[in-house]
Amino acid sequence: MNHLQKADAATIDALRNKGYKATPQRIAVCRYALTNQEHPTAQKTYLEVKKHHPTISLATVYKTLQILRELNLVQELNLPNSKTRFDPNMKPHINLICQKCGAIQDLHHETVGEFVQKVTETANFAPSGQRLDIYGVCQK
Amino acid sequence: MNHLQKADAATIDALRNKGYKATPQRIAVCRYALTNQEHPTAQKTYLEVKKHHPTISLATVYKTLQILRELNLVQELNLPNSKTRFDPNMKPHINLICQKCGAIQDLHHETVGEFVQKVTETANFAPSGQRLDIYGVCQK
DNA sequence: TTTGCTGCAAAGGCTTTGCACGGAT
DNA sequence: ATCCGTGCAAAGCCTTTGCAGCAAA
Repeated sequence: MNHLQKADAATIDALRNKGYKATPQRIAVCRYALTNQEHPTAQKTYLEVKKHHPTISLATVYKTLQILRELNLVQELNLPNSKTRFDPNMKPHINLICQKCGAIQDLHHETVGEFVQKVTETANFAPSGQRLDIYGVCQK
Repeated sequence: MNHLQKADAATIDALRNKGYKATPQRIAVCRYALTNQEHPTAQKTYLEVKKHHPTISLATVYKTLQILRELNLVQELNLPNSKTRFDPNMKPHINLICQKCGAIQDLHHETVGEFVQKVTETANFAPSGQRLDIYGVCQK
């Protein structure tokens, strides 16, 4: 079993565990959304999946992305003045958002967890998740 | 000149500096949006301003909020599964977002700037702003 | 057979835009 | 007299929903 098949198998399990059927359309959307690192929009996901699955509808893409959110496999990135994008990286990380080219780069840094804990403990706030975006200009 | 009048005077200056007229409607929207700490939505802003300004329209509120963004006096907080809210706090800070009651509390912490600088310097990324949201449950 | 999914079209919700009237300079 | 802003209504855009036909278990 190769890499892709393993990932698909994990997707199928995740869907079935929650009572969802693992249809070809859903597997295709999941494959794209969970492996693409460019934080695609729903529309982009639709267009890409459509290449291999010409009959798929935008509605199905939206529904599947909603399932992925429910399964905690992707998170929505709502951004000002631009479209919502989807991020399959569910570990605590920082999004470096380039205001020139629109790219979003994930940045893992060992101090993120520690930072979140430090700033919340004095505020009497129980953290359960975070979203850390830094705007600026990337190397390009 | 009292506190409120000072704030209004600053608003009027800011508007005129960019060539906008300081109309009563704009001043009213600015007064509410720049002083309210609860990160109101556009709709909430409209309803509140309407109390003292019954003829104002939602369109005018949206237009004024857009001007405030352009003047860098408020920022939009786009949140998943809820309406866009507006934050007059333009200093680097953390938003503590309560998933129970929906409240958003600003948290200033002296390590924010240092944290942003530390994580970006290794990534060859020139930061110009940030948005740090921590989700969880507040004391209530 | 029963249940759930797809894909189309329509509806929804928030935000923006067009435009005529009115106010200010 | 000119310019800009307001407020209404309409349009736009992204996303969700309803539903008939279809596929899978």
